[in-house]
Amino acid sequence: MTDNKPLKADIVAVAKAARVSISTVSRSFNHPELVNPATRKRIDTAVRKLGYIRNRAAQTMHGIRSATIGLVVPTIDHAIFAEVIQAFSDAVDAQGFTILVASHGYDLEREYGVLRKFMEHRVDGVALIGLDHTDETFELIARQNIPALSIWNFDADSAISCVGADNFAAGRMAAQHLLDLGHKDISMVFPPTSGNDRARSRFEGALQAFTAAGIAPAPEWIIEAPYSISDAKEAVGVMLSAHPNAADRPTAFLCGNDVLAQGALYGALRAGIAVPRQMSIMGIGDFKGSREMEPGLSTVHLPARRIGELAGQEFARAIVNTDPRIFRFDCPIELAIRQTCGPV
Amino acid sequence: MTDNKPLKADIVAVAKAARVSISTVSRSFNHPELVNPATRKRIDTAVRKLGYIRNRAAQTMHGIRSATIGLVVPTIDHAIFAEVIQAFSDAVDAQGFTILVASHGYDLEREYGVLRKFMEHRVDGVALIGLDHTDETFELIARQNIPALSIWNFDADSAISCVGADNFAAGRMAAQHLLDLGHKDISMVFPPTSGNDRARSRFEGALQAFTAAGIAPAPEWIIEAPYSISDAKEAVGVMLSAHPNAADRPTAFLCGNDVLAQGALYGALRAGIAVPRQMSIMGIGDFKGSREMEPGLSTVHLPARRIGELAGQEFARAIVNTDPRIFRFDCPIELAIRQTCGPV
DNA sequence: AATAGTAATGCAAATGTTTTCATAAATTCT
DNA sequence: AGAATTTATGAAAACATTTGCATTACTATT
Repeated sequence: MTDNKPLKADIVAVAKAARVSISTVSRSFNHPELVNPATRKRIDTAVRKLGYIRNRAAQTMHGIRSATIGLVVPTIDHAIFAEVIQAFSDAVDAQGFTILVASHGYDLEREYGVLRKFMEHRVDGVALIGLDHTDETFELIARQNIPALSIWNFDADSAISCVGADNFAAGRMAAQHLLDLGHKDISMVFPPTSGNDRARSRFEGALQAFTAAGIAPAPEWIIEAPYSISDAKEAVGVMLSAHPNAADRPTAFLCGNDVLAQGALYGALRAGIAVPRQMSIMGIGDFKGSREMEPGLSTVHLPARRIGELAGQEFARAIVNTDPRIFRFDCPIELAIRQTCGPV
Repeated sequence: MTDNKPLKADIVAVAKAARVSISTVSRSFNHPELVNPATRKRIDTAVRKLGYIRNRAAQTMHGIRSATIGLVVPTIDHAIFAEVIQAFSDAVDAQGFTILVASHGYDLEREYGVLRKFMEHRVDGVALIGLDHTDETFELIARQNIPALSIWNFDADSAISCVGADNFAAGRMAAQHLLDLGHKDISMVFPPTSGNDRARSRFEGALQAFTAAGIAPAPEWIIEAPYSISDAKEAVGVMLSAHPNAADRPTAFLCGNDVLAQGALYGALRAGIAVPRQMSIMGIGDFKGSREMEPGLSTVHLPARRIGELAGQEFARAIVNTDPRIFRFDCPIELAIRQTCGPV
């Protein structure tokens, strides 16, 4: 007669074992101060003996918060979002929330689908990356009246709360750094910008700086590379080998993010080009490891950890307090001058 | 009289709008073949009009699967688990599951806590990294009789299902490669191995190879570095500057994973040591980007994507079929010889 | 035209909790 | 000692669904 058979361990079983009513058990969990310490102890014992674990699903049905937040990111795969996800997760975790995570691979239609799935699970809020989303997505959020948060890009006119950085300024800052060093022939290595406001803002910011300086980057030097080191390395390698003569090629690469910059750096090194002596490489993002690279990557620091942490804190706070107000935080960026950029 | 006020959109409202009973609405979702196409259409219209979204919480209460899987990882922060999380997520997603994710920062007590939280949410299964867990954790899993899966390390005697690679063999393979190149003075750069069977297995595998070759690594050349590029770079830098004379230092670094190897490489480059001419550096893991580095990192390829994908597929399958059998998959590893290791 | 069979639908119980309200027991006040 | 509070507990309704069973309305079979 072993008692480890799967005897159903619900609140009724606990109540029976502790010889109290169901209500008392429930109370002992949710308002312990209302129940006699002795009774509470009996209940605790029963709980332990039966291995009872509360059923959130049943709680959620009472309009009680599910204590989950849905997080949708383009991809979990690489450095770009890893830090921000981690920080966000830790921050909401500290307030008792658990996150549901899904990626959409930069496909905004899939993002909509994921969001619906999250809502079926009755998440208490949804967090998205960036502010580029389909109309359907915004409608869904509005209609379901669910707290929503955009992480990564700051926009003073955002339709939903946002915590992020000014990517336009980051692009401009990166470009300006190269201009300040005297570069005029600059190649831009960027990811596809459709459905990606972060990349687009950076691109436009950079363009603004160039235009202000009276420079227009040659179209054939604008390289589009997906988010991967190998793609960027490859693309840069191809372009460099097509222009073996230093006079025929740009003096600097401005990359849409540090992953691409890392690829560009490797591509240049591979081609036997000395960085920064013969070629400057500028990133945006300052991901983990960018500082440590050799040579250390010059980039624009976007405070990923800070953004994730602040986003998590504030979002959880807003949910717990059922505070419907839109909030916005602009996290300061700064130039991280290291060793990959030099004067012309 | 706008109708976008938050009128409660539950199944009752839908039933009323479509002028059918609740049961019919429910059936039209779960067993559409049992309801008249015309009725179904009426219901669909009502659903759309009201913006109704099914409530998984209510479903879950009927013993129906929650369609969620809990995934606990040591950290989301960097390259090590990013790929495997992504692949796992995609694979279970394809079968309709959503993942709850949390990290425990290599603290197995916290892991237990996370697991409990997941169970409150009635996840259909829990996936963990590695096979090192507290007794409490294993008891919890056994007692709740919940499908559990270990990802990353393969062990033919595992207490729960596992999908992973043979980390012992990986360690041995990496060590052997250095031995084959004639290295005898080898420094080992490893993360803390307590509570981390992957790292420990690799370490022991390497040790076995060394012992078999009649070599015992000097204790002062065994460096412990947490999982970060900067820590490894720092640690290696310190040790190299303490031994400026090439004769006094190892001829190779064997690193517990590619992140550490990357750090070690940068540390060596920083110290002005040519890799692989003056120093060989061997990694384990073959993370994204290891191939592209300059020089390309020699390492042992662990098929992260494959592991994550297979783990997700098989776990989802087992859950859907309520197949209680333990399954185990050993994903083959292979030596990835690139440019960071050379003969002595 | 009566019978059997089938398709479509509804009723009501069940799921595991929380919470409101009612009640009993114990304590304090006069 | 009786009344007024306070403390501790229980009964039952509510939450949003699913599903077994019952019922109705057809269609096919003889």
